Amino acid sequence: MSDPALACCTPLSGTAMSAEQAEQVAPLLKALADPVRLRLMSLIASSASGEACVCDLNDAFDLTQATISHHLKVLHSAGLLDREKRGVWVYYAVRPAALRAVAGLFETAVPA
Amino acid sequence: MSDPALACCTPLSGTAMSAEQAEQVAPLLKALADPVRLRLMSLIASSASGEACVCDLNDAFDLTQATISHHLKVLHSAGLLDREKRGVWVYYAVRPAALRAVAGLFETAVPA
DNA sequence: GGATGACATAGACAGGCGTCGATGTCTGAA
DNA sequence: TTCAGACATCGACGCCTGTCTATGTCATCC
Repeated sequence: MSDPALACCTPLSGTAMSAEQAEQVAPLLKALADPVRLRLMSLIASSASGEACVCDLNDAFDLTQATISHHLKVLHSAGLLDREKRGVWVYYAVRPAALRAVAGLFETAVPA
Repeated sequence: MSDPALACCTPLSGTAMSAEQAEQVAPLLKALADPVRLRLMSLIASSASGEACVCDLNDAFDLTQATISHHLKVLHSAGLLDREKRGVWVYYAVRPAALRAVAGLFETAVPA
């Protein structure tokens, strides 16, 4: 798979989604469907600079550094996070396109 | 838990979500994070009457009736589907409030 | 009452997932 | 060169999940 985050924008309502579309979007939801990963995404997305250092993320949880690293890898592999190494530190940033793909599932399904 | 679908509306960006909020929303995403369940939701949401009979849903998949029943139970337990028995048939309908809770995660995160 | 059909439940199996401790890799400083 | 720190990877463990077959429950029709 090249870029999972390219799955896009077939809302739940309207016309039924195809099996292929479901197979594309499900991994994104699966990556988000964990409390720790949700908080990781939230922490990164809500940081002032739009990115966060792994060292800071580790401190926010009562989990091993290996576990946090694993969750970040899952989010990165799903295409939800960008990874950039700067010196000794590694910074993760959310990929808006990926979030938009997931949001597309619900937008017309839930008219305000 | 009484009603999982009551978890609501803390977007990913903005301020970081609490551990409790993450624990509330994650089960909703986990219920949706499966290709079969995504298609089930889509089929039900996109049907003209807003609901669907299990007999029709079974035909849309190459899976056992027991497996479809299992997936419907997962979605129902998560609060994403309403269940109503009418005579011999059982109809499922999407709960807009539950979908709205999930959509709230992404709305401000993705300004149009 | 008995048969049939729609749906749920139970039990079993393989595979995936979250977590950990231990170890590896790379960078910057002494 | 050596050391220390930041992060990733490995291997292992228990648990959860998706699927199946078999069986149960309930409503309808004869």
